[in-house]
Amino acid sequence: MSELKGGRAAERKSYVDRAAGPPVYAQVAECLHQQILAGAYRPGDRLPSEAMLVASFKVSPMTVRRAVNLLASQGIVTTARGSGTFVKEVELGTAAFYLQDLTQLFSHEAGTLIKVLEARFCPADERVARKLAIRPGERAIYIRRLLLVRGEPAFYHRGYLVNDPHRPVIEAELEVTDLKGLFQGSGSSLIKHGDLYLESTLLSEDEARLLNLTTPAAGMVLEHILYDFKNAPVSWGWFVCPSRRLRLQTRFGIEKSEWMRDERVR
Amino acid sequence: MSELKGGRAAERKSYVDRAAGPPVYAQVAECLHQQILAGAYRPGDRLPSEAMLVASFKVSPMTVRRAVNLLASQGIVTTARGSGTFVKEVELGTAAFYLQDLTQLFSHEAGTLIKVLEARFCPADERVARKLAIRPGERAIYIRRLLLVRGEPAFYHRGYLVNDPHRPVIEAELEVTDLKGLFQGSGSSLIKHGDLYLESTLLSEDEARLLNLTTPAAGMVLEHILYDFKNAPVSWGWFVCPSRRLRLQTRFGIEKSEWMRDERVR
DNA sequence: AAGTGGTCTAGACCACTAT
DNA sequence: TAGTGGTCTAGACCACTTT
Repeated sequence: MSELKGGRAAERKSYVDRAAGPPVYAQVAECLHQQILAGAYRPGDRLPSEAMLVASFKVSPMTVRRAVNLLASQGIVTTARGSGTFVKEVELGTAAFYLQDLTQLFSHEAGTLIKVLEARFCPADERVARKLAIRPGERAIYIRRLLLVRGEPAFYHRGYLVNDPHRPVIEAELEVTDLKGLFQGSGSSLIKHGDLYLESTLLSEDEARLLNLTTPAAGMVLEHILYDFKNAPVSWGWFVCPSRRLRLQTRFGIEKSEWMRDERVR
Repeated sequence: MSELKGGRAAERKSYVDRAAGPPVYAQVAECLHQQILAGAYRPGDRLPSEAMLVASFKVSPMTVRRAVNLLASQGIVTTARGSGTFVKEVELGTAAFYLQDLTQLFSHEAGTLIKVLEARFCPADERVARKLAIRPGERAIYIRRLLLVRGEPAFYHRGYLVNDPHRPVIEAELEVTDLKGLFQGSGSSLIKHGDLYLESTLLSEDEARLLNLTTPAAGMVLEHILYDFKNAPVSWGWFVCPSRRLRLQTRFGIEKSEWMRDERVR
């Protein structure tokens, strides 16, 4: 009666606990997720219809709907109108690498030091002009910086800034080029969005020397173009770091995720 | 009356069109998103309260709620109970790189060819045994493959497979090690989840030779450990490719996104 | 025709924050 | 205390797929 499938399903929770902290829709979602984790529903299987879930969990249709939506937005199930809700096949292609590890580097006030190696005006060459959408020969700002983590050189950053007379250099320094702010998201309300590119590279002699490495050495390049609220490029630059500094990590497929820390469940 | 802010707001849509294709909650979300894009609400600003939105859009509270939820799940706004909904500050750390570009490589039946260089049993050494959670000396399967895209070597893959007697080698070949299936998500219902690691590397002589490169050369390594439904490791391996093969790309911040293609809007 | 997911309503109550 | 977001109900109607 209280069970979802036939009689032999081993459930952890049959009924939702309305007094408990987690909202009901999250409890329903977790219950379904647990059953998928346990293998009660395999990839490709169809879940009970929402009407069934409404009956077995004794909650309203909207609440079941939300639970299913949550699972769908987490990539655990897919829904097909008129036919049902199915456990998603495991796809490697859906995996995503996040930059949050990097963020922590900058939030650690303790051990991060930014050393400005060079900052000067320079006329934009063809390439810079194209990236910053200015005219070749127009004056831009060139900055080279070294990021030290606990005394050790970790990132080498070079970048060009548009020399906007309406945006004084001092402010530009503080806002546009404030790396900490950029990563943590406080400050820099100048920036509306940005494009990022990540690839591996063979470090140049200069880069290797600054990062205390011997050539040949491989590294990661994180290139960025930042745009202001008029969609005009403001900055073009790139971080270079040794391989071991940037090892991205992620998971894919059906994994146990800690609820209460996720998306809209709070 | 029909406007959201005061009198001078330049809106694209004041009223939702209930007859139109996109659901109402998506229209409301898009309307708000457009205003944010246009700079009517800047990062840190507070949006009108949900009660206000209910009144101005003339829709039910639940519908407004859903619209706000959608924006929140897309990282455009954050909500604070008791205080309001705010436009999110732009954070680089929230950026995510997806592997979907890779997927397309494999979906292109046209130009991809998988060449098995070697496949043999081998006793697990200390390292392999640890990764695959088997005993050192136990028999594993070692496979080396080369992926050719339009005749050109693009990925070099090496991996170890657990030699499970209950899972014949033939089947293992077809399912666990089927790279196409792995990326596209069809087949391989053996795999429950996996861990992925991405880093740059200096290619070895062997790797460079197989990929038609001259040393020194930099490349990317995509390491993977796959688990079955008993959470036991099934496979450990890594792809190596030249730098130019894997250039990850993404965007962050407030960007115009094509609705109707997103998350739960369909 | 029956069953499925998808949207939407018009309220209710709650927990929290600001004043 | 008034206003805010957050949850939940018990239905309704719709579009779609399957039988």
